[in-house]
Amino acid sequence: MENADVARQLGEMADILELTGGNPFKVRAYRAAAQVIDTLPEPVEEVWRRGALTDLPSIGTGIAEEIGELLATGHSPRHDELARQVPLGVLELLRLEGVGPRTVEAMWKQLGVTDLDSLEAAIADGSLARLPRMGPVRIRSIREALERYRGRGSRLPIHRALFYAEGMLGRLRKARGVIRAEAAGSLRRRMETVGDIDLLVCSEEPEAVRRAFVALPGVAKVLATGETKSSVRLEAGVQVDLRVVPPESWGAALHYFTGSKRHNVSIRTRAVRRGLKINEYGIFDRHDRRIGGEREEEIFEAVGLPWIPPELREANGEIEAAEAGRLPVLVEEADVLGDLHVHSRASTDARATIEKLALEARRLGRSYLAITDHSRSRPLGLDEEGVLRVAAEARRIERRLGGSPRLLTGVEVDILPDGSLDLPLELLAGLDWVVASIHSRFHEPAEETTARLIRAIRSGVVDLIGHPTGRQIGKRDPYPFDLGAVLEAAAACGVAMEVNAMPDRLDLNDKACRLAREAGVQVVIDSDAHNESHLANLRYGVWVARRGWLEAKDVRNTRPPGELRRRGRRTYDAAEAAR
DNA sequence: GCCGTTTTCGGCCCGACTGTTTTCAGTCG
Repeated sequence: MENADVARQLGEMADILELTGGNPFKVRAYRAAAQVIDTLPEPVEEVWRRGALTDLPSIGTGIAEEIGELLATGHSPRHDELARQVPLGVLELLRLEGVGPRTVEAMWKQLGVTDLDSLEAAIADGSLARLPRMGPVRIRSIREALERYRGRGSRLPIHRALFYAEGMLGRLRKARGVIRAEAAGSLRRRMETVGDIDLLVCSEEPEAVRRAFVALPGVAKVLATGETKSSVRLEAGVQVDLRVVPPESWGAALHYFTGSKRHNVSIRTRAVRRGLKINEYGIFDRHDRRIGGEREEEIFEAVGLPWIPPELREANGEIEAAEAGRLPVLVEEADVLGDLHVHSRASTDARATIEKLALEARRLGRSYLAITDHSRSRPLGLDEEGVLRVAAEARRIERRLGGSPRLLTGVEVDILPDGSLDLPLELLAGLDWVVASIHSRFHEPAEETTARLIRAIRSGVVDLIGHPTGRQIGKRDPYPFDLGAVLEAAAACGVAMEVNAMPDRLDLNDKACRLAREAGVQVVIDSDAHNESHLANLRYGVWVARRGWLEAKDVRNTRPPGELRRRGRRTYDAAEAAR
């Protein structure tokens, strides 16, 4: 049972308790536990095996027992008992925007609405209007929420969210009365996908800002608009929330709206213990006198902590690390010197010439580039001769450009189903840089894929495992395999793991980065560029690495070209070569 | 149900906005 399954069951228990009028603090406890499990950077099963569940925040003896039952037997009696009290479809009604537990409870108990279909019927036949406080505006908004839910796409990938956010911020910064404007929320924490976009504006003229905001191009509908808070939906379907605060509250508001919720609760609880109150308007002493809040740093200072980078604010140990003076110095884009996974038009799915790629890399300030086209098992991929031809061309272009950037010869070689590589080891051993990736047979049993990856790692000619989990966000789940075992092999062989910065891959993800670091495995943040514009995507990979607590020393391509290789220099397993 | 430098009981973050009300419940973040 995966972390996500355990988290979902705990979340369902919270929903059911809430619908049946359970203790609201108990509801919150289950919800907090679900969140902890969902964002846990290792399999919950491992924590359970070593008997450490109650060491996790928000997991006490009761919920630890639930989780134990779930992992041991696949279901928990407590969950099943709760589930009998509420029809399954009722829980789904809670997913509708603007529909909460009290509304669902009333629809269910008073009207017999048990799922999306019967809600639709209750709207159509007018019976929904019989509920208290249910006027025509609410009914319309519920109907629209229902339609959106049915036709909804997944969460917005970060690069698209950023595109909208930067466009709006650019205009807001020029609007009357705007002193500062920044993105907050999950976007500022650089999550891989965001549910909505949170913008924060500093101004003494909230009314002018509000008017500018709702008039921004692309706004399809104004959902709410008040003195300090407004929400709109863009034509693209994404919701954007705006908060306007005065300068003296800027730092407090930026912290508050950056979240995460659990991080904020921890900070506030620390503040309460010190006799302080922290809200989005500032820091207040026990006489309600403002003692700070203009700068975000003051929030942390008030609770005795150094400033914590937004990417770490997930209540996953950052507060404890800050307290102990052990916050990581997170890797930055400027630390990354080169890109080690790039395709030229020698790959059938890529377009750019090596020269174009090199010039763009130089413009972006990269000092080296590995040309790693696909090998022969991909359609029209390179055979031995092709690899050598591309390598020779790379050397020629490097000379023509005066050695800036350095061009490393390489290949992205396929890991075949049995774990062997689809080019001769002698050839691979002679290249500057070898990426090995799985591009086929994603549905093998976990043991086989694990063995497949480990055999490639042990080949002695591989520098980097490309997109190690194979997932594509919103499209393809990771193939099943034992990441821990693969990391262990990679650590032993000095092979790096990729953080593929393609925004639909981001593979490894943040949690896996943290595991890699703990396993002593370096990552390489690279673009997997298929045209020159992709080279700029590196920043998305850097954000993933930062969310995974990685420092520059954990990222191999923060090193100059001469220090990239860790595998035995030009050595490889002779037995493998003979196969 | 969780948690603890006000601890094993008694708290648990809290303010903004909307729609439906004529004072506020519900939802959201």
